[in-house]
This record gives sequence, structure tokens and C-alpha cells, in this order.
Amino acid sequence: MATTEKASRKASPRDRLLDAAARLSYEDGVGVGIEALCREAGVSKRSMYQLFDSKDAMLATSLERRIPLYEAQLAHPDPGSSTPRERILYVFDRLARASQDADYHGCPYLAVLVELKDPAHPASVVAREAKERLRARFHADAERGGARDPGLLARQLVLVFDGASARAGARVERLDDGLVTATVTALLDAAGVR
Amino acid sequence: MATTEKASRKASPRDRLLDAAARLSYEDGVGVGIEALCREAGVSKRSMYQLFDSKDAMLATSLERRIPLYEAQLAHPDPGSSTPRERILYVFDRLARASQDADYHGCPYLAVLVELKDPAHPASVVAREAKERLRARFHADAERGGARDPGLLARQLVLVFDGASARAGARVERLDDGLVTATVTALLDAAGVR
DNA sequence: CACGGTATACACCGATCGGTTTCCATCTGG
DNA sequence: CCAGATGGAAACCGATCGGTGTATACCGTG
Repeated sequence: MATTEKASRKASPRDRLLDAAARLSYEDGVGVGIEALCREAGVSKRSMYQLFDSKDAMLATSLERRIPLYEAQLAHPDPGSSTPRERILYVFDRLARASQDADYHGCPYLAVLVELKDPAHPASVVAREAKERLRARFHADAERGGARDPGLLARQLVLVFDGASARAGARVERLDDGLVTATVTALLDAAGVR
Repeated sequence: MATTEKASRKASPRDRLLDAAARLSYEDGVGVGIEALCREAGVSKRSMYQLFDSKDAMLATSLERRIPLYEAQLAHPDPGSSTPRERILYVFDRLARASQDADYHGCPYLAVLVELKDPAHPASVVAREAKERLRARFHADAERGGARDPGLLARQLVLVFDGASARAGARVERLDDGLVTATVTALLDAAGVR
């Protein structure tokens, strides 16, 4: 009955593989070899191909599994008593903080979409879903915040989010001086969000 | 004396290689094999390695050569009689138009920076230079336009530019309904650009 | 015409790619 | 104690990777 309950000492091969895939594909790009992935995970290639149909499938699963964590990292700690404006600005504050890490390389989902230029790739589908969820969250807050055009504001915010994360990840820009906050504030004000 | 003057009928192998490198690395990513590049250019591998030290060097040269074209595509046709605001908005208008092409895959320089995560890679250096020049152009127009903080506005504009081009290239967003114009206008207004 | 540079075709190098196969060690439930 | 499932080590597959070596065909110039 239990699917993964016995793993008492250390993580299951499946979990180790998914973690390794997330880490290595983020650091080195989706072009990492399965050989390197399995070595990092301490799992044989044989086991990996029993657990997943292909490298692409494992990559997609790995990305999908990370979505809740990704969203939790950007979620305001107190969704109840915070204002929509605060919740939106919090997302960008977290982005600015995360981008200061030496190993920050931008939003992993946007990176996947850029690297695999094929929109039909299973990993691209997952990445698009993750980005769509971020937009939807901005949209909900934009509506609650009384934006004149919540749909427009939400799209503007993801535009800034992706531009900022990509540029910070590529080390062409720094976000630690209030750049995103200033930009988002201007957009929120223009949209009439209180 | 003359470097490339004899090429009367068709382009030199060097030019064919650089064009093929630009096209294929844009369509398929920087991971394209040199075999495919040489086939596309109609040049033998041997000739390529006589003309360039390595694949990386050829890629960097190819990107560098494209910078003037890239900038010309975004340049207002009448720099003399146009206002700074018009010139800035023109850049985004061209971006919105270009993004409607079926084979648009985003800004090639940002893509290179995202794909090769190594900032020291020769192609990354060139790509960073191209992005820096765009920022500098925005900065000049922001100053001339009387922006309160030209440096800030210029950085905000490249943020929007890269976010929009990346998302449009990844087919997660469409720019044909005035999204970027609305966003840039809000930022220009907030900065006090007339 | 003979020359030297340019470009070609093609085989080759070791390494790695995604993926498969065989064999064996280990663990667990009956 | 034994059966069967699980998972790991390593060889192997054809293909491709970036890069070279060799030998030949073309070219304008002397």
C-alpha cells in the first residue's frame, strides 16, 4: 500500500535522482548527462531507467516536484493579515534576496524554457505551468488590490520578474539596491493598487 | 592588403560560417555541433578550424558581428527629429513586432547568457557587451528625456526588454496587444520623461 | 607554367551522449 | 530458509561530441 514509507535511513533512489536532477540541471543546464546525474545521486543508470522512461521524463518530474517549494519561497508568510500590495512586493523582495546567492542562476523554469527551445518538450510544459501559476497569483492579488486592469498588471509583473531573475542570474544586473521594488512600485501605482 | 575583397560571387567560407553559427545557435541553442554548423555553411570542418581557434571562438565572433545589425533593428529611423520618449518606445515597438515572427526565440544575447551559464565564456563576454550597449542607449535617451533618475530608468527598461523578449521567445507571453508599450509608458511617466 | 595559399573530402582520435543489457548483491515477506 | 523483488556495477550499443591528420583539388599570382 505505502508507496515510499520504508525509506528509514536515507532517501529513496527516486528521490535522490530527482534532487540531483534539480540541482545539476539548474547549475549546468538541462544538457547535463544522465551519467553525471546518476553519479551525483548515487544511483545506477539501470535503476534510473526502471524508475523513469527517459531523461526528459525524469527532468520534467523533477521540475514538477519543485513547484510547491518554489511557490512557498515566494509566498508571504502571513497571507491573512497582509495587503495584496505587500504580498506582491514580498515576491520581488524574495527574488532580490535570492539573487544575491553566489550560486543563483535565475528562475529555473524560465531557464528551462530558454534552453530547450522546444515548447512541446515535457519539461517545457511543466515550466510553462509553473510560470502560469505565478502569473495567476499576481492576478489574484492584483484583483484584490483593486487594480484597474488586473490582467495587465499581472502580466507586467511576471515580465519584470522574469527580466530581473534572468539578468541577475546572468550577472548582468544586481537587484540589491531596490531596482525591482522601485519598478514594481511604479507599476502598482500606475495600476491604482492601494 | 585587401582582407575580403575578392569575394565576388558568393560569400567567403568565413562569412558563411559566421552566418550559419548565428542562425543555428539561435534556433537550436549554443549546443549545436560544429558538424551541423559546417554542413549548413557548406564548409569543411578542416577549413573552420583554420579560420577559428575553436567553436567557442567562432560563436563569440559570430555574436559580436551581429551587434551592429541588432542595434540597427532597434534604432529609430529618424534619430534627429524624434524625441527621447519616441526613440525608447520605438525599441519596444520593434521588439513587439519581431516577437510575432514564428521563428522568434527571444533576444539572442540573453539566450546565450542563460544557456552558457559561465560568465567567463568568450560568447558570454560578447553577449554581456551587447546588453550593456542597449542599457547605455536607454540611459542616453533617459537623460535627454529629463528622467529624474536616468540610471534607474535605463535599468528598468532593459529589465522589461529582457523579460518581454524571453517570455515571448518562450511562447509564454504575447506582446502584440500593447503589453510592453503600456509597461514602458508607465515607467516613463513615473520617471518624468516628457 | 609552376608556385603557394585556400579549401575540400574523409578518416580518425578519445570522450561522451542517451539508452540497454547482463550479472550479482542485498533485502524482505512468507 | 527460500522466493522474489529491488537496486547497483559495468560492459555494451550506435551515434555524436570537439578537434586533427592527411592527401588532394582549386585558385590567382609570379
